[in-house]
Amino acid sequence: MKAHLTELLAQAAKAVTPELADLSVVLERPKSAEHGDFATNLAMTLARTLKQNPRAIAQSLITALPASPYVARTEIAGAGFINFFLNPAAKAGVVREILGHAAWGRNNTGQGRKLQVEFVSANPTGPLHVGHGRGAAVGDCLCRLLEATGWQVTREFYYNDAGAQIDNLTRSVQCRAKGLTPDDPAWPEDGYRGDYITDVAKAYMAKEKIDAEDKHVIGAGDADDAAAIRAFAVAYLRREQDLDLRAFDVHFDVYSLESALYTEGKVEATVKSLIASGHTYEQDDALWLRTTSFGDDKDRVMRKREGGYTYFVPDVAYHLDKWQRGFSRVINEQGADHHSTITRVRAGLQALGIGIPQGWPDYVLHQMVTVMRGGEEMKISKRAGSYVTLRDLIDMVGRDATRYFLAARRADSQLVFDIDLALAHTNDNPVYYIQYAHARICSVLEQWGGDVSSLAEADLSPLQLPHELGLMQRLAEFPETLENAANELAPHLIAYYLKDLAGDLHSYYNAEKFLVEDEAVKHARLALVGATRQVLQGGLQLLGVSAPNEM
RNA sequence: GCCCCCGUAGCUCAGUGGAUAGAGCAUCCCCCUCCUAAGGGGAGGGUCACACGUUCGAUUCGUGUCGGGGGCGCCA
Repeated sequence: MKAHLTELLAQAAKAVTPELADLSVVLERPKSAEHGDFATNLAMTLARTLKQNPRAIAQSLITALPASPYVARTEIAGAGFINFFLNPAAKAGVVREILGHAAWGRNNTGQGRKLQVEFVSANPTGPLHVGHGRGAAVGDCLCRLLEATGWQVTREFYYNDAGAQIDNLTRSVQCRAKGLTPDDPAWPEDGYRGDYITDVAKAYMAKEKIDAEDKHVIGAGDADDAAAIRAFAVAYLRREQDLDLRAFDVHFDVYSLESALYTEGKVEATVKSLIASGHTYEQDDALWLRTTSFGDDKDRVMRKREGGYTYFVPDVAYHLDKWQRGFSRVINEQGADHHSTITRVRAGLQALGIGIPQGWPDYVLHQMVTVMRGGEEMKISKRAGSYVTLRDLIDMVGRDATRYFLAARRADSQLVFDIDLALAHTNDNPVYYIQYAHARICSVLEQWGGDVSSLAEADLSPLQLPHELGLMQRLAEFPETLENAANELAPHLIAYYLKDLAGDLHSYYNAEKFLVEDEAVKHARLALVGATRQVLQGGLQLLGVSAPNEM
């Protein structure tokens, strides 16, 4: 419909201003229904070049506008807007389209191209915290959005299992295995203090068997064998994280290990390439990368004076590996505290000089999460000690509410997770509000008892009420909302859309009865709410939130 | 000091180069002999932090100031 109107306008514009070869016609959906179904500011944008009153131009455009079977009327409004009012039959077309296509609203922008999304990527040093939860929710929704727009998505998790944090973890578990507590003077200064460290140590000493995603480790039971403790602790915590993610319904296709980049020689190879590129130099017994040549504000150390590489070197090796695996598009979803690494990784990739685009890879950074309960900030959990875990959230408010609240906010603004709100079973709580709309429709269709697929053929002409026209309008907006959310990498747009759609449905439900005597009216209304149910389902699916048939 | 994000109703937050800036909560009023009231209808509530600039038009774009958060390591 939008394309149709755009074409009409383009023709009209050509008639009015033949000298202007290509002008872009922009149609938008007015915020308020009284301004029609579509509107354009074309006359205003032309006012300048034509040196005419916008309203006069608008009148010329309307006069030149070809007739359309879909347009009921047009009007000139405000400073020179042209508003289009569609006839009800044109609006109702969307209902038939929806019911006729299970995948309605999705598109094929990606054309099956490969794309990788890396997210969560927590260190295996403890349970996932709420920040990881936000990353998991946002990252997974991004994947769903990109899949819905035709991309072939690989979900990937990167484990930093090779750095100082792991040494620290090993020491902490070892101390627990030897019976030390964090109060003990011999406890490492920056050791991990959460209860889970005790669990790991106990399991290790009890010679338990750990089945992690791709690894099987048995506790050696020897408190002096640091290497064995290390392998066991990492496997144990990876399994913990896997279980948390599974409970969150987030799954990965590929797990990459930092340690593997070393053992497979990829770090060394990357360093060699960088040296060969001429962008490195030795100074103060360290090896530096001239990242300032690529937009950084100072050069960065690659190899430390004491030997060993700084963290961004394996990061560059890792991203080179992604590139070589054929991902021309990569999106990294991370906490905003990582933002300084972006410049470094991109600089390293540019220094390689192998044709990686400057802005590659893309980043989506999410800001901090604060958890509130009973009006107070929640900062600790018994299990992890100093932070609230993802598991805590799921246990307290359930998976659906956790996913919804963590994804329903713009990633780049800070998020307050209100436990009491997420637990509320009223319309304070958008999750239940949306799910309830879905369940209500299911209930109505259930009571009707007819064949839902037959509704695709229903005569929709009885749909004339403002509630019905408004609901159809909202449904028609779903494809562009989806497209927009995918382009902007902004899953929260889906959450807001669903809330609005659910609101339209609830209003309609309260105003009109669907299962009425008049068969024609009944079928038309059932077709409309059936289409609404389908869009609600599709939208909730994008968020990874369930769509229950009853509540 | 430098870099990134944010500042919109009492609260939590959407939104946008254009038409009267929206939603939910909270406050007040109203609606179940009726398909799930986990719902709906209505009222009040705003200098879109502030200033300047660009523009026919700025809450939106730019610059600066002030607030809040995060990052600035030969840690990851």
